Amino acid sequence: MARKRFDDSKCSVARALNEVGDWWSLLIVLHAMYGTRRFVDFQQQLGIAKNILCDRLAKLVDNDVLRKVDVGEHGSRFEYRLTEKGRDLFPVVVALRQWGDKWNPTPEGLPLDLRDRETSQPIQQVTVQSSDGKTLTIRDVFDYEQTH
Amino acid sequence: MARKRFDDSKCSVARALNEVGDWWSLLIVLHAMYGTRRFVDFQQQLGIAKNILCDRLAKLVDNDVLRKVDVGEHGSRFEYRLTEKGRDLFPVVVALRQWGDKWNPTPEGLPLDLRDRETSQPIQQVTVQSSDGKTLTIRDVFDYEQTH
DNA sequence: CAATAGGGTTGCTTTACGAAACCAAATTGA
DNA sequence: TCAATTTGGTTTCGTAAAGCAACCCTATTG
Repeated sequence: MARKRFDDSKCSVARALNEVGDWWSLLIVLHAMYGTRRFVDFQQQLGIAKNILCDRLAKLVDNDVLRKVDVGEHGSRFEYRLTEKGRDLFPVVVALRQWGDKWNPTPEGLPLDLRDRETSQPIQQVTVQSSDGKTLTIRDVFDYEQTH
Repeated sequence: MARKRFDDSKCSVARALNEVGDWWSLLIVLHAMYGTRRFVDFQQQLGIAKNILCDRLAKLVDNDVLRKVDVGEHGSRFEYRLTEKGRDLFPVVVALRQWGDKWNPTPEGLPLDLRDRETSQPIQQVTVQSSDGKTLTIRDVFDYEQTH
């Protein structure tokens, strides 16, 4: 039987994963955030096969995460730019990157943290916060208990 | 040729996706945060085939996201519990859920937001923040420009 | 002894993926 | 000016992997 799809799942995480939950899509979004816009640049930076890139870009455009913009003089030159929906994945990507840096650091061990370009200060760890700014754990939000 | 793997990628997002970037893994982690611990409960709640669940649980245990705990009197009763590494995915999951709620709301349209159980107040949107607490955009962190 | 939990195995279909061919528009260059 | 090449992207194809269903097996619970 076909792979299960989550388009109509009642779980919004499942629906989100349906759009950006495969191997390549979130990496494409990440590189779009780095500033990449052109097909060939995505291809070279990611080392992805052209047909797969083609497919993923089309799906991301379909899902309104990217926008395909004609930038050619007479057509046939395109750029893929993040929509607001795509830009809204910023916290997801940063949280994932911080998680990867913390738990799977490079063998070289350089932390290479992200910084606020204006102040050159490292950014904060992405956390879940209550309305008054306290950092929340799983226990505070879900009915989750950990008997260590 | 085989699917590309990112174990040794210099990009920590790629390495992270290598561990939790497939269709099922993050949903399993999510349900573990909801409180699910048992094989059959995961299977029924997710509607996942048993061998796939088996495989994913083993990989998550291998990657130290889950811990397999023997809770039987004489063995053969197990629970899968989040490790600290697994619990550390909390901001990722919440950010993804908020993104899904915002951009792919349920047809019924109920926001069904997350709340701090102690105060019953809705939690904040997960954001990327500077060291002094300002919310940062992509532009503030990456060399990203958007010509609208 | 029956039912349930926690898997493992087999068989089959669908998808993901890379390689490479293909193609139209743009550029080069003679 | 007109063939040759490059750029940007799509299509085709063969293979490897993902995925589901169904059956099996052991140990525990009741």
